[in-house]
Amino acid sequence: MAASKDPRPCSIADTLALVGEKHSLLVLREVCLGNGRFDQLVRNIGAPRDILATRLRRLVDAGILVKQPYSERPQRFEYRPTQAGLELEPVLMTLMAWGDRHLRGDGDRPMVLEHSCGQALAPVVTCRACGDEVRHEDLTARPQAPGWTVTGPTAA
Amino acid sequence: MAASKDPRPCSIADTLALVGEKHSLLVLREVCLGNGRFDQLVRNIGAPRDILATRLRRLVDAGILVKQPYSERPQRFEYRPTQAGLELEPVLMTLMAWGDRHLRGDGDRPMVLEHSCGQALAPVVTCRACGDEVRHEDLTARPQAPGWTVTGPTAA
DNA sequence: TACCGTGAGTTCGGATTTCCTACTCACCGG
DNA sequence: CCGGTGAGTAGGAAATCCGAACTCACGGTA
Repeated sequence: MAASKDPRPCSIADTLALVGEKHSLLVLREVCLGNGRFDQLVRNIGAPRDILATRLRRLVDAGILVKQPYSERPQRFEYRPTQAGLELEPVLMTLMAWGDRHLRGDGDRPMVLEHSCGQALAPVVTCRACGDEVRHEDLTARPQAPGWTVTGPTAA
Repeated sequence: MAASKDPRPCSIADTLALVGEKHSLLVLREVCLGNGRFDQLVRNIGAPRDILATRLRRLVDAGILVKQPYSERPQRFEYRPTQAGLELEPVLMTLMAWGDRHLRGDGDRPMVLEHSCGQALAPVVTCRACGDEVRHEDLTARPQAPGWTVTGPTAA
């Protein structure tokens, strides 16, 4: 059997089709950090300039970034996150937390996010409805399209 | 200036180096859903078999998945998430929530995750220390390595 | 026994992407 | 006039990805 031509319909896949290409999420990281200029992005991300240009176009088209002039004469631009872009920050936070936890010995975190409460941020995903921390065992997947089953009873 | 050879040290980048290749997070999605067999993965993800084989090896090496036999004679395997793999689920949840919100008109969500509280899951990222929902403006980035500044005052 | 089907991959050549280096173009400051 | 900066584009080599076909071990069935 070949790779199916119509895989499971899924918002994860759709989102990754927009921001899952190499470097895209790092662009978003820098832009959220306030480093939105082209050469800053090149330096801080380490991506070739041409891919960066391609990624930026795509992210702007998708409404995740906007390209704003910060100086006329000479024309200079800066990329900034839109509201939709900012709403992707939780993805970055959870990725960073995972990397800090699993890829590094403690004490060598390359960056700490400080929350307004004064503590270093440890992000926790909770349920909007009940407020509890979400754990794998507490989830049941309900595919809405026919034919797309899920095998595990405690599926997520 | 060329693409810098030493970009910003960052756990987001490190994590993406492991799970950011094409299809990797979809593998994790299926495995978390309980669909851990090779041909299920091929069908549900829509990736070529050889790439899937490569991704699976990499994810197993990284300790995100384990390859477990579910039948001797004939030998048959199933991939399952490790604890570390399960800890990546928040990334999937936030990606899915974003896609549902921004890429689809309401009412056509391809999958709903039901939380044990009985409601459809709407994931919210909160601060472990104070419990509040984390918002962009409440974060301050503190790079730990020298030279890696952040320009915005309200950087995240 | 012969044959077909399934699970779990591997192999192959070709199509895409990415990468790297260099180049452009517009402007500014001295 | 000269060098530097910001924001890219151009071109070819290198790495990845893709689709289809092939393997191999087994199990069922007729």
